[in-house]
Amino acid sequence: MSAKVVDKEEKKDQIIRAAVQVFAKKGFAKTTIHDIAIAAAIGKGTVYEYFSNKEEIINQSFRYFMRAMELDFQEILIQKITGKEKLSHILEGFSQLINSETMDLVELMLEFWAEGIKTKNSKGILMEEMNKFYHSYREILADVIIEGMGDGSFKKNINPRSVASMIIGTLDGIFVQWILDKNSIDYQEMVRTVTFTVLNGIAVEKD
Amino acid sequence: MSAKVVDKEEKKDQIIRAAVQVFAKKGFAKTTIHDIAIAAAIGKGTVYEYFSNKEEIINQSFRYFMRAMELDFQEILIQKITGKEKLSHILEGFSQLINSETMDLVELMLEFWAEGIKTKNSKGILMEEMNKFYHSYREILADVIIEGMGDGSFKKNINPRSVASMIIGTLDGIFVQWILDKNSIDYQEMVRTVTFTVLNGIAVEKD
Amino acid sequence: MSAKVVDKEEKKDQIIRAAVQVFAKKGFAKTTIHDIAIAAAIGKGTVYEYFSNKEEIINQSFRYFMRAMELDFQEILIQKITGKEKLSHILEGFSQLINSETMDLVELMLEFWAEGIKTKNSKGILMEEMNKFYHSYREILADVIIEGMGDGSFKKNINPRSVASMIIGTLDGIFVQWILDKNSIDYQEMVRTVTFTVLNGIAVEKD
Amino acid sequence: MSAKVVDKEEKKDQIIRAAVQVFAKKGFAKTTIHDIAIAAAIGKGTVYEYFSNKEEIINQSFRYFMRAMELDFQEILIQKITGKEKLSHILEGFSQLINSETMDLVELMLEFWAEGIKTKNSKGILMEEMNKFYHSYREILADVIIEGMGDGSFKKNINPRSVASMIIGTLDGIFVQWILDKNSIDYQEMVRTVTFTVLNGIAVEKD
DNA sequence: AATGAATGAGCATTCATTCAT
DNA sequence: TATGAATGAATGCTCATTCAT
Repeated sequence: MSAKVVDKEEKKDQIIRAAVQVFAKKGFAKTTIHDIAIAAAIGKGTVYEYFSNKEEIINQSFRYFMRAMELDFQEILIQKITGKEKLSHILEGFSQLINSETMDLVELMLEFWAEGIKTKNSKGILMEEMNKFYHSYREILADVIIEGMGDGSFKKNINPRSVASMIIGTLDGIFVQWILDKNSIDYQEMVRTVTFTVLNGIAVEKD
Repeated sequence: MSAKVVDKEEKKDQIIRAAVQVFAKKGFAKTTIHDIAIAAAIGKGTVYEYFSNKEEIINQSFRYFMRAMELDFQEILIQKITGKEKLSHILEGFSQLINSETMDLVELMLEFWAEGIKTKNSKGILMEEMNKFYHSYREILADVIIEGMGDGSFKKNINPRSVASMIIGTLDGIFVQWILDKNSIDYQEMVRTVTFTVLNGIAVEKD
Repeated sequence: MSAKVVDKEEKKDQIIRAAVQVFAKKGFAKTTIHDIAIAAAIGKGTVYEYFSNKEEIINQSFRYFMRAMELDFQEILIQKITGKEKLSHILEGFSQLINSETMDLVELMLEFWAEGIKTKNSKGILMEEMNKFYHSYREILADVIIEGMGDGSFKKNINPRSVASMIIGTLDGIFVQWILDKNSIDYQEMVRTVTFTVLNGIAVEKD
Repeated sequence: MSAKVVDKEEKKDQIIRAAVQVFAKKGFAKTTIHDIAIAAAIGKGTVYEYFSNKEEIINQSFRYFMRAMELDFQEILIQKITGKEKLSHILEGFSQLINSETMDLVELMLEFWAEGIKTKNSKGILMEEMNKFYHSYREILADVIIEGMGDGSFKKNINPRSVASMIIGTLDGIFVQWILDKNSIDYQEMVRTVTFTVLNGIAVEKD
């Protein structure tokens, strides 16, 4: 019996993975259940054995997206280095998002944003999840910044939460610009600029 | 000899304004021509007297959006102040976007992004327009930064284009966060943080 | 006042001429009132000043078509030659339909046929007109055949009406084949074959 | 494991049969998919499970039409009789088209003609099919005529292809006249007249 | 459990017709 | 009288969802 449960979960995942691929390429609105079924190599009707409707697939896709996007900073966080160095390492981590096999996934982000906004007035499970996602990143960054403020590597007169938000926003923003116009934007160079500017901007001037 | 006289351009604008409202609320995909017609208080068929299809409405909406978003920095740019001060003033300008009557419009931005990305491989008039839009902002900011580098207010070892891109990305990014979660984000405070951090980040350290 | 009436008629004709051109090219169903208005170089609304609806334009177009198609056999008919010779001359006349400026018009014929059939169960003004048209040709041909039977050039054991019908049908039929596949069919050669065969078929064998 | 089982081909045929009925009554342009669905006693969407669009239904209808119209002359062709007798038998065969249950179908012919003409400049699968259809009949008749020329029953100075075309055109033409005005035209009598005239027209005069 | 055939609500778009100017 | 702006009914087509097998 429990074996069956595992099967079900595994198959759900399989469908989600397929869905995510299609969503990334065509967007939510233009993705049909049929597309997903094809991608998952199952029957159209079978999709409905695992998800009650399209919206649920979208919602669950975000969970999957989150898991895949989840950068593991644990290693960095536990190191015995200054907050500034930690932040620097974390930012470097982001620059790797682009070339990984998650490339498809990241194009989904905008979809989630747009979808999230449009459903923000409804029950909005999606919104809640998204906010949780951003929130956790903000917290990690804020903690690192606070740590840096504590160890003297960052200015004391900054609001760590705001700076954390800013950093995340910046990364999102340049990411979008890069997607929109890959020719004009060199993502790696941009991340470097961000790292340089932000660290400089909040670091205590060493003289 | 002549039929009903209307200011075609004015009416087009009226429809666009209506469309923009609906697009902002429901997204492109879920907005029907009927919705737009209702919002514009005209018949469904009338919409097609002014636009040949939905896509054209979307494209023209972006033009409208651009015009509305177009911040007039002329005044700032011609002032006899340092590049750093100019940049500071420009950033302040952005913080006003939120409270204006263009509020609806800005929620459109994500839609444009998402739409732009999905059509990025086609001929995509929209993409072209969007890139033009971003490009012009980047240029303005880059010029100001170059000016600042010249007048000694900014570091010499920065890439003005990259910094300009970063600033725009940052503003976009925090804007999205704010839209997604107005409770957690204080936009004005965020802009202040950005201004502070970025200016500090690229400014020559005064001692 | 009567001048005005003439004007009205003239303008009606102008519209019909325009309509006929468009009908020939696009068929009734795919021709819009707008098309006709453009072709007639007038406003769309103006069309309705002269015709109460599209159907009426179609009906009146047939009248125009008839007039244009009306081959004047008077000259042939009054000649002092045998019925066989008359029929021969008449058939020659048909072979000229193709190269004349009425070419456009003849492509209309099928449209009228199809339209006639579809409306044959309704009041069908069109059908009535079409039958009148065919009837008159049949009568002319039948008269000539009867004349030929009288003057000894045609067999006595033929039904002149049936032969007349057959001739008209034959000309229609090869005409359609020619339109459908101009490469495979040589219209002039076909008319010659028809003339040869039919005349031979009903002529008294001279030995 | 498997879903509802249907004979896709059979159902396609069922839809085509329904479509043909409606097309015959209303013409292509005025027939809606809804009409066809009703006639086939299925849902509108189901039609699209079997045909990708209206045009395809029209095209496939022609195939169906052809199959139904296909007169089997094999039996006649292999008989050991003169070409003249064969041709005579073939022509008799045509006179039976009218009273069969294919009556509906034949009213379609004009539709196909008109449609074929209007699409004659496009790639037009329909045109191709139609030409193939006519071509095959022309070939059969031409062969019989050639045979007749060989066995001395037909004149040597005729062009068998032209005569074949003429015969087909004649049958088509009288057929249209009959459809247009069933009261004035006696189809059987017409076919008899055609048979008589044509055979006489091309036969070697026996003395 | 898995499937895909069936379905109709829904949408973009067209166009004949009306009517204010 | 002439016009074309306005309109909504009508239509081809899509697709999420249901359900018989």
